[in-house]
Amino acid sequence: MGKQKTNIEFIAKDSRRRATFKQRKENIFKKASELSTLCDVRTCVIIDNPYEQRYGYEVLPSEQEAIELLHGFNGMPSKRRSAKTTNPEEMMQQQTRKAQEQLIKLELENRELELEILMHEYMAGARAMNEISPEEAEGILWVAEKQIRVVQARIDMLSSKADNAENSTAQPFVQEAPAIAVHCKKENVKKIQESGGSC
Amino acid sequence: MGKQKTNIEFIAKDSRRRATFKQRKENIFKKASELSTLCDVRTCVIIDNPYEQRYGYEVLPSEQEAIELLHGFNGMPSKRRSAKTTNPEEMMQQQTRKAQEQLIKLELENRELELEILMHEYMAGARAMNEISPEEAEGILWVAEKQIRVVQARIDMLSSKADNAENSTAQPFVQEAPAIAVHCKKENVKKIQESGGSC
DNA sequence: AACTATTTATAAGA
DNA sequence: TTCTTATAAATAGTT
Repeated sequence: MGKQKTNIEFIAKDSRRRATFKQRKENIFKKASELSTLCDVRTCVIIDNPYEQRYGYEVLPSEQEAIELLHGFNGMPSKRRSAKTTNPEEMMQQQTRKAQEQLIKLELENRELELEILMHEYMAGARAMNEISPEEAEGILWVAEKQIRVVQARIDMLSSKADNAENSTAQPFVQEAPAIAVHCKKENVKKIQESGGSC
Repeated sequence: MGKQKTNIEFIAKDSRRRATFKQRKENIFKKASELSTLCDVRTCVIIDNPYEQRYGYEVLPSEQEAIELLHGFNGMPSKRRSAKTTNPEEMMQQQTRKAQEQLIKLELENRELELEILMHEYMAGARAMNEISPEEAEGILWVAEKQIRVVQARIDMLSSKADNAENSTAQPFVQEAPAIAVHCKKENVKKIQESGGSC
């Protein structure tokens, strides 16, 4: 796109690479925002910025939804577990009431989600060490401990399963997943995507 | 862009919304991939797909780098902590040796990172319950316990800090952070970004 | 899903 | 670096 067609390969010249980076990064965020609005879907774009050491933190109105997306990506399956296995009929009912339940869950989990996000932000170094209060840290610990209990329960489940033969007919409840694409270096790409998808 | 300029607002007609979604999603992934190649930066795009229940899992060559980006976003700061605080001179040296160190760290942390990613995938419901082996689960638990110790250390650090007055001159080491944009619903946008940035 | 008329994005250049 | 402009790409409406 531009005065000349260019191959997609590393831009050697620094000034031009910076210019391209800034412009394209901007546009990718814009496109993601547009898609979110046009189709009412949640989107998340993460782009490394090798040209900035420090960064700011901006939250536009209503971060609740943003937290929910991060939760879907990072979080623990506390409510998912409560669904457990069901017969096909119950499965359908669940499907039907899914939207309603989602709303209620969101309100109930509000506090928990906030702490979870905080924990992940902390772990990602997104907050300077001195920006977390002792109170927040305790909340983080609480969530982390909860995560361990979930994993421990998983191990117990697997252990007992090893003893019994496969006699389960109902399928475990698996939450619908977003498409994820991670791009690293020139040729290295990892994708987690819809089954038949081409992206 | 097209035969007629359109406002960025929810597309009511289902068939048209689906078509737009598919096309734009595709292009956002493409753009992110291009940016990654052009500027050698890591990018990650997550887009909810309300039109698919199931999803596949595709890994293109060399997922090590992909794991690293997910680690930077989700993971715990084990190596970051070891850097601790330094004087300005050491800071510069660190900066210079950063790339080298990064390589070594990647190899050493390989196993740990894989387990971490597995844990997050599990928590996100990205794997069916029966796809995790007891061995994997134990590895997950090991990582989770490690996370707790990190957080506990943080709490201890904050507690002792509360006793002593502010007498720290060296700044804590903060890893350079990627720009993150999360878009939800029509008007709701959350952004975590570089300080002076406009995106 | 494939086809255009247009709008956007953007590669060079100033 | 930021602004401008010629051109490549994306895409809205259509088939």
